[in-house]
Amino acid sequence: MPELPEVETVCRGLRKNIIGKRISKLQIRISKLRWVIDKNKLQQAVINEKIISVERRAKYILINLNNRNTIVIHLGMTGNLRLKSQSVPLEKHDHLIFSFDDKSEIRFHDPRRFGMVEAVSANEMSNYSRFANLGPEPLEKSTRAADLYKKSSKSKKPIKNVLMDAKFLAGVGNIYASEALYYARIHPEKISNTMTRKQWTALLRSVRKVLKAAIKKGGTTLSDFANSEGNSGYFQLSLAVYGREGEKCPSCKTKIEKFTQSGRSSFYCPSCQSID
DNA sequence: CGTGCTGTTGCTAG
DNA sequence: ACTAGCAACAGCAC
Repeated sequence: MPELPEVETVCRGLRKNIIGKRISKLQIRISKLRWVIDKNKLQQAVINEKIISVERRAKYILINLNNRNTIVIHLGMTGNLRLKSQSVPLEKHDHLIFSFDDKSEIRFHDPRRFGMVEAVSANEMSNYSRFANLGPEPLEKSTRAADLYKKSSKSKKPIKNVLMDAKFLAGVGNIYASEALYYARIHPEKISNTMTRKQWTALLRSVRKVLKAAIKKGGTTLSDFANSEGNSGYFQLSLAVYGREGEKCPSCKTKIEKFTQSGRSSFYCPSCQSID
């Protein structure tokens, strides 16, 4: 269940567990994911290479190798990476297996196959199309509310759509968009050009607050990464409005409402969140 | 048993 | 510039 905090949690787990290891084997059982994997290219890019570092950009995982190639992974809706011993039997939907010298391996597991795995060379990375139009990272200090205010001041789109637009701000998905708007007391359908500077300050602060809180929760399961059974929905307990249609608003006890917005579910408190 | 609906992402067609 | 549709599967209500 990957949104930015889950992806960040996976990255931290990878850093802790696979940096310095050498990829001895790559098994590709299913290559038709979101995009068809170029098997030869991926094999050649990673075999016998050492893992140097792991980074995150938006919801992409970047595994940097000794030969300056990067394995770019996106988990889509249902993807995850599990570190297991080679002796543990494979499961259904384990599509790629990166094996290491020490008999451990990383398994890319993705029932819906909306994820992607791709090898990108250092040269290709300099103008990699998937990153070319990505907006700023919400957790970076250099990302400022004043800039977001300015950038959205002419948009007639609902604020939630803008918040989720990766070329506006990277990595805010459906769940955390609802959550952040709730904490900022802004209605998801509020038209972006009616946002004040002050509201943008509150909104960016809320985005950071919910993302950081979720990452912190992910941190508690980090030690389990090595024998991860997959997702456990650890953050769901802390959600204020998402998935809580009909429940009481934690603040004012009004019933939380759900509606469909651009094909996605939005949850909000009709009393706390203002459209003006 | 089936049938229909929903879902965390992101690209693309229109 | 915007949105509906879609990729492939699991889980759930009925």
